[in-house]
Amino acid sequence: MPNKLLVIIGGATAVGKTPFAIRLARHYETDIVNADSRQVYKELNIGVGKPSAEELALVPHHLIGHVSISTHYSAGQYTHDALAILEILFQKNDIVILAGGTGLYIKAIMEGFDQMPDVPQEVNEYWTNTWKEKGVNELLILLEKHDPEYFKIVDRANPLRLIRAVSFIMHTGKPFSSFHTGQSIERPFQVLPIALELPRNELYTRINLRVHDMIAAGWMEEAIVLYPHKHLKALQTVGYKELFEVIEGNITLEQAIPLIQQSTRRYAKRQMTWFRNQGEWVHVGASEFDVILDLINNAKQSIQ
RNA sequence: GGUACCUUAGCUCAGACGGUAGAGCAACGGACUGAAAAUCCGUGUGUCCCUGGUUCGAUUCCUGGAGGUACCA
Repeated sequence: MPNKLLVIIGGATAVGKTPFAIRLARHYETDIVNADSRQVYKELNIGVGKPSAEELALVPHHLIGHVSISTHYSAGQYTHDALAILEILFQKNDIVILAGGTGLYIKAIMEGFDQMPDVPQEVNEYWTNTWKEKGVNELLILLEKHDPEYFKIVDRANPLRLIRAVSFIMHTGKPFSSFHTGQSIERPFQVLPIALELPRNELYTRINLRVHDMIAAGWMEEAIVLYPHKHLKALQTVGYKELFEVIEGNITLEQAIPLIQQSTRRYAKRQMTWFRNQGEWVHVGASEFDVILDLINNAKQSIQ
């Protein structure tokens, strides 16, 4: 199916991806696949900007709320799930929309994601504890010894990267780098990656307002329900962290709001860095629907 | 009204026998193949409140002013 087109709608948080994707999907009478690492969880709703029930009813959505926060979900699992659903959707549609702000997830779909053996969670926890107790040095020594190749290129100050590599090596007995092919994979569809953009001050204003809207919509109540699970990786998430501080009495809700706005802005900034520098994104103003229709129509013609 | 202290980066504040200044946070830039809304790295952006004086040279010392804080009235 070479004449299939995956239209990807990326961009920073609060830029307006959700309504945009819905409008596109209705225009082309197709489905939306989520590419947001936090909207995949069924327990996370208000704080992650999940589409409303009304919005979800307008267009069939996939990979939204399909896993629980208690399961270990990752980019690898996401890639697997997304490719499976795309295969099904492309059987009945020539165009499918992929929308979300998680750059790595999208990159994995666009360029491929090397197949690797799973590493059990306990192994990961063991080396996480090693790092907590002894620091990165212990991990660096192991890495240099068992995978000098990766040792050369890894960010040696980044504990998460080191823990991942050492866990993998110690569990599989093979160098982590030996699984990195660095080759792009041919997908059975064409890709049109569009990054929605807004002037920074406009985006920041939207973020600030949206935090207030989320609080008004009952985000605090959602956080209270989730509080017992605050240690889960799914809950290492902008906003929830700050609301848990409120629950613990360390700060007031009034103090938490500017902090949430701030960490959301920083998150948006990291996303903008990603979409600027990772991959060939077409940058389009967030209100330029017609420009995108043209882009899609051109892409359709070129693959026919 | 009087006395004392303060005024330096977006914020909180250091500092220099007089040679145009630096920390934390913020901000900005960047990296990123299984936690990615995570994690990590880099960068000081400045009428040193204003004015006059002393000086080769003043943000630093002195005069006068403005604003602030505290206490006394």
